[in-house]
Amino acid sequence: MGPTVEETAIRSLLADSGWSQLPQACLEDVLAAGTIVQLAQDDVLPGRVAIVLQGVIGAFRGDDLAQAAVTALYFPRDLIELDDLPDDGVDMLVAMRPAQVLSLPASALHAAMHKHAPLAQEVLTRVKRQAHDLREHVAELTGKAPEHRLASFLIWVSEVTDPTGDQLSFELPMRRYDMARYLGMQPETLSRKIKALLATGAISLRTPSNMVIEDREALVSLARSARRAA
Amino acid sequence: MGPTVEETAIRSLLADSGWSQLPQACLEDVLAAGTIVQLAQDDVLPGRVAIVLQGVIGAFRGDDLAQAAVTALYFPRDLIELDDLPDDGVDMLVAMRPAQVLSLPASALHAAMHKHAPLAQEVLTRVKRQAHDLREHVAELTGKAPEHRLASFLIWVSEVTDPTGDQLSFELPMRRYDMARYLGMQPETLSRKIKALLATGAISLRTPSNMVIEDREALVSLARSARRAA
DNA sequence: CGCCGTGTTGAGTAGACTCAACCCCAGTGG
DNA sequence: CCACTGGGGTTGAGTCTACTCAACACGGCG
Repeated sequence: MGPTVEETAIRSLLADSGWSQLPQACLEDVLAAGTIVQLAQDDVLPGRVAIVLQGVIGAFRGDDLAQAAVTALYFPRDLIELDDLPDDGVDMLVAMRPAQVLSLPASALHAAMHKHAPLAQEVLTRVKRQAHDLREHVAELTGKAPEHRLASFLIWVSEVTDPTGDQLSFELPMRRYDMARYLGMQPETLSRKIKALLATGAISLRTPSNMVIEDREALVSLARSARRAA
Repeated sequence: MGPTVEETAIRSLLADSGWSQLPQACLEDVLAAGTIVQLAQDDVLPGRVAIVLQGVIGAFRGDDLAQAAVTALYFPRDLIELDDLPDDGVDMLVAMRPAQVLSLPASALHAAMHKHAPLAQEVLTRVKRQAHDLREHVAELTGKAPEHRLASFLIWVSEVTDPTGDQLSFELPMRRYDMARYLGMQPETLSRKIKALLATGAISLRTPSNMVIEDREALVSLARSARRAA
């Protein structure tokens, strides 16, 4: 039984990120242990260990999903590793849009890490990187005004959703409501800030969810400015 | 040459957390590779890998230290592991008060992790735990009002600074200014919120930096309430 | 004693929040 | 074919509160 079409697609997806540095046998073990899960929007991810293949997965925190905080975003190729953590039932992984993930039993990942040292190294590097990104996000939340956070977010999304292209046109991978919660503001405020950005000509919208960056320079300089800077 | 007084102290410090699960030889290797560094307040930690022994280390992010964001706090027994990360020169580790750390060369930690599998496991667990705490902090910043964040912070600090005692009386391990930046508010706002808490009788101050929790229940219920909850 | 770092208080403003109404569009069913 | 419906998004008006800037209080130290 040869590799299925899906497996081939996964291999090519993982080929250009850190995963590709791993020995072939290691990747095979991971693929063999995992199952591909299709998620509709707002579906909760079963399990707490996975690799994102398509779409965006959000880490929600709060009793009620409808008004929970969005604390982190996982894009394709990202590793989700939330086992071994105190689970008081308030953390959930939810698909922001229809998504596809490679779900892994925590035990399978641990076994593979034990067997393949490079995999263990890669996992540690990724988790460290995620912690770093979270610190950066905290810095934005505590030190930047809403419009600056928005500009920063748009640049980030444009880079990760279109890593090969010119990064000027891209799809917003989630609802306004979820964007607003991730950015720590109200949906109405987000809407007004987007409107303001449109007015300056820095961005434009082809459709409500398809954005074009017209003036990356302006956006970057907005993203860089701190709250109390002139 | 037997262990110095300091080394004995370190061993007892690490004895009651996850570190104690490690084999003795592993701890010895780490201790041998590290150097104990004394830091005065506002000193920048040289290197990017360390274990906190005394005091609190803050992760700052921003060009200018004076108005950088405080993104994370490291308490005694915590592992600081910031190597391998994109270092654009805007991340710094600073002592919030006079502190003592066991500074390790990144290469030494890597070597020890390679040699001792349990250490590698422990490091991964700790980094995952830190990422989890950061997500929790993000949730607070995006979803809670300043007074709720303050209540939550005080409970947290009381637990980590006095893990053995009754956790009702403790030292605030940093300046108001740094607390405010960590909590995403202005020093003036923080001052007013503390004043408000004092007025309710939930807390009291023996000295400006020595706090007593008078009514933990009230504080906990404050910390739990979300922004838009009644 | 005066200085400096730190923290608090006061007054005024700007900006995010709240609540409500409205728009737009895709899906649905008569 | 078209009214109906509901989710998602935007707009508007008013309120509230955190921010800003300035002055002041306090304690340690030269």
